[in-house]
Amino acid sequence: MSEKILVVDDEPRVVRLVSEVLRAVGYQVLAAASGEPAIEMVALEQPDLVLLDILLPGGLDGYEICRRVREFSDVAVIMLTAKAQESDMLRGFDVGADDYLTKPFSAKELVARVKAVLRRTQRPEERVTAVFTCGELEINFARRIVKVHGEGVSLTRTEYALLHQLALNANRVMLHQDLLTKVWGPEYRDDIDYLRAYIRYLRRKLEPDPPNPRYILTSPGVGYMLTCPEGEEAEAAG
Amino acid sequence: MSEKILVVDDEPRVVRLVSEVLRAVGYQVLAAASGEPAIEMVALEQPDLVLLDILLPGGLDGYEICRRVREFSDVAVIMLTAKAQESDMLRGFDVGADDYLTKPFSAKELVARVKAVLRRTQRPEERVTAVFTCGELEINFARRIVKVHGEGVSLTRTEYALLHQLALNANRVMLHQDLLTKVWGPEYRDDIDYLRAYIRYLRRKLEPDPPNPRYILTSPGVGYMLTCPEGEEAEAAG
DNA sequence: TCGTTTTTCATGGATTTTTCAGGAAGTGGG
DNA sequence: CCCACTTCCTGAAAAATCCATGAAAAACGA
Repeated sequence: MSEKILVVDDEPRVVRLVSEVLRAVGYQVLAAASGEPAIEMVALEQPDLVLLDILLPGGLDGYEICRRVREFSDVAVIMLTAKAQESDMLRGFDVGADDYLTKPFSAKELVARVKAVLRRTQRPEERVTAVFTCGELEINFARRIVKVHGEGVSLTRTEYALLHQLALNANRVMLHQDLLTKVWGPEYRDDIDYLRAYIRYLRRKLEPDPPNPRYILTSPGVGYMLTCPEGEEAEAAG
Repeated sequence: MSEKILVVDDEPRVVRLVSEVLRAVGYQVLAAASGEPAIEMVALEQPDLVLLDILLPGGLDGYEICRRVREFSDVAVIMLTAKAQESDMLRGFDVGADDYLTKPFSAKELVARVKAVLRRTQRPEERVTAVFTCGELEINFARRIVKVHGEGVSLTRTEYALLHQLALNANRVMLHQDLLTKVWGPEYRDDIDYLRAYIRYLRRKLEPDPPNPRYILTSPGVGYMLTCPEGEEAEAAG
């Protein structure tokens, strides 16, 4: 699950520093000191992201490496360099880099940008809808408005957060632990009473017949699921 | 083919400038001056990218807008602001921004970063759910839903866990001990009565004729096997 | 402060899991 | 063929767990 990152830099100090930072937040780190081995490693190890210095020993500089890598791989690339000239940066983007970070940079910024780029390249792009419809139930995510029978229903912050999670995973059983983690936070993973209470509140407000729920179904011992007739859940995509 | 970009800024001068630059390189540009209309436009117009100022009039600042937008949309977001503090930038990435650009910036850098982000977000990825099919039996691992004849069947936690194990090793005899170990834990390795009971429950719910099972076969003295006509066990990965 | 929202708890009833015993079917030895 | 032995299927019931619910205390927000 931990993403693999290749650090390409000829200064051992930089490599060590960057590696430590990335490992500390849970990434797996590889390193290369020049162009040829770097390209080889991208091919062999298939990292999820490459941190690429521009000034390197040997025949290949960072730009050339990036261009060559792009010929066979779509791996995410962040240029990491002391060259702060705008023309240098433009050239970096031009050869296909995803981001360009000039030294000196902080560890936090590095991690933030790595995360942002990986989020784009990694995620299987969830199908999110702006308006979710499901029978007589309608959720407008953009406006944070929920309607039943066309009538507005006011939900509290927690109620909405829970319904939101269920809607994002409609027609899929969501485990108790997942719901608790996403709505209340990881430390509430086992406090199932919260979940029960709020499922009850939601049913009271949304279901035509709360004791015999039609939308929010229980999967005993497992979790809850927001059901929706097949294909009827589509609306405006984001 | 031309991507749609929404510019959110309360200074008309900035909006005009940025719009001109983007239009000049072929993008379609929309604009909003504050939070509520911006969110609304993301929902209605579904732009490919949002350029978001942070300091805005009205109740919502750029961070809050980004957070709200992320609740229903995966649109690319670039924060575009005068706030150059590192903490501001980190906050931007934290609420889900793809890039963070501090004013003043050059037209060329803006275009380069917009392009880089769009290159990543535009890629259409098809998402396939992992489904196991076997004759009239269908197991959707992602949804944790089992169907027979297209009809949903509700399984208890243990029933599902057992079926899951059998499906993972379809057309292969699974030893009693292996099943017991994986479903109940290593300490239940020899309590074969659990297994018998649950094989029975599963057959009751899944088999057309439980006493003459067609899916879950017994290997006397050895274990059980979920059978599946050769090659018919379609299993698409996401 | 007051009203709302969130958290906590106890209860009864339903469901699920565990346990047990009877009986059928197959095997191999005498 | 009969018998002892093993393995399996089945039904049933005890034990444990889980859920919906009402209600009230605590925390929160205006």
